[in-house]
Amino acid sequence: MPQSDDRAAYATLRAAILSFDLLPGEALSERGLEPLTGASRTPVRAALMRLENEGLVRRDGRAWRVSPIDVAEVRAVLEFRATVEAGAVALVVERADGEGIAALRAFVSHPDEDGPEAGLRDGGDFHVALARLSGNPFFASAMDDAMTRLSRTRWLEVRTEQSRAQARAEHLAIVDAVAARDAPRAVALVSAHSAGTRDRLVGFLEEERRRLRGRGMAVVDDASA
Amino acid sequence: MPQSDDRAAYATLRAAILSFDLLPGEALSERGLEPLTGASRTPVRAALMRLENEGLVRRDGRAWRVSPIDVAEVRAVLEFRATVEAGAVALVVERADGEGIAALRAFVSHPDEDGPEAGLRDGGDFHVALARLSGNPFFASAMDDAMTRLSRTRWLEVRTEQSRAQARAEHLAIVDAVAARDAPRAVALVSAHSAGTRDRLVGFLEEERRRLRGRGMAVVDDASA
DNA sequence: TGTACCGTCTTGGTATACCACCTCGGAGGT
DNA sequence: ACCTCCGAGGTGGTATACCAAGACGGTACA
Repeated sequence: MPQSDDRAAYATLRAAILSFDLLPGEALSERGLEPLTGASRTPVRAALMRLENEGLVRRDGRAWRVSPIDVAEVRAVLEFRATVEAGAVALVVERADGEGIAALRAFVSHPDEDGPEAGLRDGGDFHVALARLSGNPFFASAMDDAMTRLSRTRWLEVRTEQSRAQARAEHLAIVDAVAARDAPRAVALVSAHSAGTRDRLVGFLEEERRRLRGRGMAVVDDASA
Repeated sequence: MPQSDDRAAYATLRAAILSFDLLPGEALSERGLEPLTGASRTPVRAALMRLENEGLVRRDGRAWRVSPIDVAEVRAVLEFRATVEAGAVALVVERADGEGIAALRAFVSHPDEDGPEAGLRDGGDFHVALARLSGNPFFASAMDDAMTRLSRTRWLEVRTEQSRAQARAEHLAIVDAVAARDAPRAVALVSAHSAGTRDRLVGFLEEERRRLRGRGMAVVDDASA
């Protein structure tokens, strides 16, 4: 039990970042994270490197920093994701079996549990599961990476019951097009859904940036600029 | 100078893998790599984690192993790359300025230096540079990742002067279509080029697998199966 | 001769000591 | 009062000691 299992440190840090327990832009020190994670520097360091790959943590010179909310990055991720998901769904139409499509449909209908968190989780899971059905792990991993990078901002889009209902409806339409083996329609629906998400999300982000900053979060236009 | 600079360990290992100095499928031990890299376990370990992210190294249980040549992975990467590059070039047509296009064209014409290595390097660089011109770093990094994963097999495709000439011609046609701001043609050319590369590369890989295995390389159909 | 068991050795995982660098703050001089 | 310089503390980077678990081989027994 002296072993903290480096997955634990990673999971703890990741959860802390995604829950805004560690704020966007906040400076991190390897030693300072030891008490939080209950591990020593070695696993903390490994976790930070993994989180850097996921884009949740960045290097600021030599120092570590929770990645700020980067509007340009969000925009770029959404653009990239649109291409990836359109390509993936075309493959899904070709390759997915009935069982896979049924599993995908299960993500859409969750009449019992609801609320923003469920909408957020299911939304991400749906898109990753869709990409996974392409049978190509690179589509799945690219989608997973995109969803991770969007995790901290996507809740802005699923706050209202109306938007969650719209997302469910669009997801359902995508599943139906896949089940009907209608590739052009599936691709068009995915592209439209991506574009809608992009516009709404970027719009909300611009609107809310002051409020987010007021809560201590770093929100930048373009960190690479 | 007691510092080995963990970039050095990473670069050394990466070069050793790409040059087949460390053979595909070969087992690695962190301590065993200390003499090769001239660093201690800590930077070696960091390098291995980075290489794992790039797909050049894998975990086999707890152990490290140079990723075997995986035919299914190569196929999947090429499929993913086709989607990414098609999406990227569409953006390039929209966004690239004359300077960027000129720089891209420079990658195609290298009358002095030649040979398989140059063809390999330029080929990868061309595609990464093209993706970079999209202005979206995620397209660029996805293309870079794809080219890294293909590094150890792509030389099979550029062995003959004929294939190198064909690649140059196709690259040039892509640049011309981009310069002409002809998005449909650029996308079609990129897709055709990707498909051709995929067929030739997978074909050569199937042909040569015995020879590669004879040289001590692990060549598997699908490591995830 | 074959098989099962046990010890040894090597592996990755972790904790930690040490190092060079850099930042920040205080003291002293102008 | 301000500016400069120096020193102390903290940072990531590295090397290394220690640990538990697994692999391998040899030995003893059936």
